[in-house]
Amino acid sequence: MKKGEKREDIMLAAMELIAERGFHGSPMSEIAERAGVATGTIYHYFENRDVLINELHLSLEEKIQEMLREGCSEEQPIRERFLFLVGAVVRYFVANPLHYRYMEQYFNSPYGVSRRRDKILGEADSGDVVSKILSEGVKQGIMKNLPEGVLFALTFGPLLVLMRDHVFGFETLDEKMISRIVESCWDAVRSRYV
Amino acid sequence: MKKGEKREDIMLAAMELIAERGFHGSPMSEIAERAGVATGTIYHYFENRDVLINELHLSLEEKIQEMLREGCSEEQPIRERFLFLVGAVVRYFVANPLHYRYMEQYFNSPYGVSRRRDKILGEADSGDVVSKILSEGVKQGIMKNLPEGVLFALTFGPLLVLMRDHVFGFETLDEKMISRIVESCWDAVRSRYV
Amino acid sequence: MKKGEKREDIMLAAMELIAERGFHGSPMSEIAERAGVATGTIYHYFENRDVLINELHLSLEEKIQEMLREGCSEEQPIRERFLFLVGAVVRYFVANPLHYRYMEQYFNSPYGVSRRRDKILGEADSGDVVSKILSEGVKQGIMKNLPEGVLFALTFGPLLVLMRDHVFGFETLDEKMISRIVESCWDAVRSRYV
Amino acid sequence: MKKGEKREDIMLAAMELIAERGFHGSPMSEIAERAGVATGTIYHYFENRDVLINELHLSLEEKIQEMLREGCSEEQPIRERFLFLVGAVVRYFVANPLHYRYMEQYFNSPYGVSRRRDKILGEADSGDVVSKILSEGVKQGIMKNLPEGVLFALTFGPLLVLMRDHVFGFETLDEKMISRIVESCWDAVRSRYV
DNA sequence: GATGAATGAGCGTTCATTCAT
DNA sequence: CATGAATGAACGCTCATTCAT
Repeated sequence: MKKGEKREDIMLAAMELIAERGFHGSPMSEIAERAGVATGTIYHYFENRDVLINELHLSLEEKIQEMLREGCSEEQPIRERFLFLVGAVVRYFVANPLHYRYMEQYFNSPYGVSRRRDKILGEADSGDVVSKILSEGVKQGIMKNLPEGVLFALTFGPLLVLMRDHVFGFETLDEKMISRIVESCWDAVRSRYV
Repeated sequence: MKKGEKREDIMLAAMELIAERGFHGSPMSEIAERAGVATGTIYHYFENRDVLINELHLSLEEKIQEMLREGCSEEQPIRERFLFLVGAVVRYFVANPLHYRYMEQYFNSPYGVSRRRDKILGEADSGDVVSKILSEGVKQGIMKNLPEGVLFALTFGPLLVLMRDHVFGFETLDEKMISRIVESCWDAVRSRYV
Repeated sequence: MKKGEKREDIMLAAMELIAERGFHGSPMSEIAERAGVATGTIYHYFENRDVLINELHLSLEEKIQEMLREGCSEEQPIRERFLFLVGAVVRYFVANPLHYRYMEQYFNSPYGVSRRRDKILGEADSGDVVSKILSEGVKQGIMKNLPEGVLFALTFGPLLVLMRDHVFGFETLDEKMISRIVESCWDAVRSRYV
Repeated sequence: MKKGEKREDIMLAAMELIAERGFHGSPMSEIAERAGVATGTIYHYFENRDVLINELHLSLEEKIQEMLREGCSEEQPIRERFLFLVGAVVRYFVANPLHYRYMEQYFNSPYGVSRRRDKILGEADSGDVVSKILSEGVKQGIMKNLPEGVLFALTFGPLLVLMRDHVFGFETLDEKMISRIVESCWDAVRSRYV
């Protein structure tokens, strides 16, 4: 077994379990079992439960940010970038429903709340592609002059709900539907008379 | 003490505690203490923890529905009804942050997921004012021709995110801001060329 | 079973176990088992392990102090009181070897150290019969003019060692021997030329 | 690195750690870390934890005995030898508080108890300078005719207590105080009418 | 009905020891 | 020889639930 592979196994096991059953339903003992290691082994790789969960979250966040940065040309007009970006997020989670489930659990927990506070109160995360588009859109007068947090909510709020419905099989998100939804989000943030 | 008053005390205590500290931080013993009853007493009124939590949710949901039904004249045009309704929901939660916190905890837990499944898969809840407006809006061609679940997400998704930011003090929702947000939600669901 | 009896059972079980095997060899689970209760039950009576151990110590200390106060007439001369007192302590522990073992474990542990600091740095414990005799002995010039801590060590230091030997069967402390030892302690603290 | 140097490193690390934090606060992993070796390496030099601890104790004891033997002329009268010896022990521990702390931890643990039993029940340790003085003192009628264990307790019991107070900063042992204490110990063991 | 003492499975975490490299 | 990743039993503690009073 390659080096570092066990660490990955543990993170994967934790992610799956938490996505499926939530934090409360994912004791260290089961994470270990699913990862195929002894309980104590987890503590070689992660100082404690909280650290494991936060690292897991960071790694997922980084993966998504990277995906978004890659496909996002800064030369296109705001609208096209917005549509691409939001669509990409939806498609990512549709393709990786476990990631979505995990993120949802994370943000709705003490972990996520403090993480969120860090982000909002701290300096703007310069690597955050979404922030960039929103602030630029406002500056150019293409988007409504609302606080970034509000624009963010108008953009991703619907997706959170729909993604959840999709993951649980209540709603089917095919390509066509995704396009229409993304367009609707655009309608919510764009300036009305431009 | 009137009959049923103890039952109310328990539900109130549970709601406050769960809103403040989440499910994990709200053991039965503390719920009992805050309600001023013995632990065992809870089990006279509620078969077990899950039942208590679900009943609590139902009662809250009913209260909100009632509030919406009351203020909602069916004679006004769709747009005005939509704006009123969505605004009412926001104002309700801004005025009752504990209810919001509770709802959020609830939906992000095994409880909420199964509840949601019940609702969507089961027969349409005829008392649901929101559903009515959405379906009527589509029928009249004033709203986009999207599945009700999608329209629901476009309407309430942003609110969920903003409410949370508001509750945690990241965003301030004053009257003016609420109006602009509600208008933006309307932009998301309304037909584009009408 | 009478009320409060379980609390006693737990304290007795803890005392015996700790005396026999030390703190490290006395997990809560075994204390519970020996007391004939479930593990969790201990936590109804004692907030946690530390509290149990400290309460146990306090109760033992109180018992000893009481015994000493009872038999100690303040009208006798210092020397007679000293001989009585020190003898009483020895006889108490010879009769209750478990108490001795417990005390020894206690004082040689983080618990005991902080307790000791409390006592020494805090105001003099007015109920402490030993302190009273020592300070009075110095004032009357009957004892050496040494700090109370030193006199205390000269008095009880030998007893600690001997008690341990006795408890482990290395030395036999019969009445005659006890008398001679107590006299020797008196020789250590008394003024030489009085 | 010289042969056997690693062994020394491990023993030194163990001694310091145990003196500072007790047995309980000194896991093998930390001993290894402080010694600059891998955990497993300890097990090349010591069969297991108990063996390490006992060897450590033996080596310390030997060091002290040696120190005492060196400075102790057998030609001086008993009293002078006694004063020198006991003073030397106190000064040694005042100068090496870590050794004292270690010894204290050791004797107050299952390790110490069995070691003590070995010593007392086994053949007399002919190299023990203290024993020699005590038995000679009794033979010459200069000391009280008490069992050696009792004389030992009268001599070293107070020191144990005072040393502890000193180490924790409750009592200050300067030269003058040491002399007076040693004299007092002598008072305890010497024949009264000689 | 109402109580709260009692239960015990389950949790996160530690650490002496082993063993493949 | 030396390493340190891996083990898993054991720990202190929590809490949903039961039941004698």
